[in-house]
Amino acid sequence: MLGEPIRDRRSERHEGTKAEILEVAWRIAGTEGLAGLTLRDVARAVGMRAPSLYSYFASKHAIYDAMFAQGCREFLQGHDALTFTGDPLTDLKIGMRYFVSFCTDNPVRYQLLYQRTIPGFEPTPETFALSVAGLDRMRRQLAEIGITDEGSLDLLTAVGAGLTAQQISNEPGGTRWTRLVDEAVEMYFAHISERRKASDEP
Amino acid sequence: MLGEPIRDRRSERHEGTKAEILEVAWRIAGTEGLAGLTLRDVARAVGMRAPSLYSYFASKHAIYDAMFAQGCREFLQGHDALTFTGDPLTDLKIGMRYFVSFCTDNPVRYQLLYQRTIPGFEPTPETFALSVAGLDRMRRQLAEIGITDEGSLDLLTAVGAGLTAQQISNEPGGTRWTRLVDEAVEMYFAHISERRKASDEP
DNA sequence: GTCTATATTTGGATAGAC
DNA sequence: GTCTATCCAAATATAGAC
Repeated sequence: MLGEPIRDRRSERHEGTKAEILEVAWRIAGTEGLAGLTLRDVARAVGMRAPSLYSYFASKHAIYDAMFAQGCREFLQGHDALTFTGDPLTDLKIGMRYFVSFCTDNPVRYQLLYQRTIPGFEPTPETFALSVAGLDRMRRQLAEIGITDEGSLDLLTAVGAGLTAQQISNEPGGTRWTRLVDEAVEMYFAHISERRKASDEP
Repeated sequence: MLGEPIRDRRSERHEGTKAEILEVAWRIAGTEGLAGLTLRDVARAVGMRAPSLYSYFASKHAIYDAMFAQGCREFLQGHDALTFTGDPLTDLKIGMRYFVSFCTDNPVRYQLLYQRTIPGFEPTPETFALSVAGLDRMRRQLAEIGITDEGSLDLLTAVGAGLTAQQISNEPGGTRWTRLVDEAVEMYFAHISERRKASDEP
């Protein structure tokens, strides 16, 4: 029956070109800004004219969507690669370091995934599901540590978002805020530990 | 000598129209987004055609610049109106509540002043000086409380920025994060107090 | 000061030849 | 699949009449 799926060289090359287009799109968005991305620029950088891109993506938004999905997958893969210790404080640091690094390593990706700043762009439902999966992963990990109430989760995400936002907007590429991650997590951990003790005792 | 400066009705009306244009610009930016502001829309809303705006502002960037300056002045005026108590923790809460409210009350103003998101827009030097004055005001107030080292300042601004960013991007108009301000300040205050004690004792 | 008319640029998208 | 040619729309800005 020759069950081996026969490699389709044509569609393989097609996928390769799509990947190349996305690569270029990331690079241009990094220099010109996410909103400054134009099909002309992308096409020129891959050695095409703008209309040819439509053989690979149905629209400019489709390119944004593919970038969004790629960013989500990168987050999930990186998170899978983490190894946790079982110690709550340590694991909290590991998780927070990962999130802040993930964001500051690629500000454009951060902007695309976590700020909704492209006018008129909404990820497709399938892509959005990937995004939800990422948030869910984080939430589940925090639940293992014992953080489940909304207020505590929100305070933690605020701390992470704040370090990230300050680093990106005030000193992109630097470490002035990222180096505070461990200290910030200790501060947070002491706070919720204290609160638990207080509500247990009386 | 008739030293009284004679009122110039013409330039008074001119200033009035400029103010009206700015008012409309804020409103449109609020609905269409800061980058979605167009001269056509602004002109129509004040009952003019687009070219007529050039009698009041030299360019679109000049309008952004005037909005930026106005936002800075609002921050300074609001800060002047605060009354502090002399108690460090209380005053820290007052300052933080003010900053977070100032930002979340008007997300567009926040975006214009604290995120650099308009492609190609830079405030003029005079306007930028107003912005620096605002940051300086905050820094001086924190110095009175005894917070002067860079790391502590940065951690505090990260907490404020994080609560603000989360509130604006995840629940604009709500209070899910702003209501955590006092708790966050307590957490921060306990942290730096603890650290001071630790570095004093040994 | 305000208008109409227009220049200019830019960028997404489509038609149709090859 | 890629190209040229073109369309269409939006938006800033200027010229010059009134």
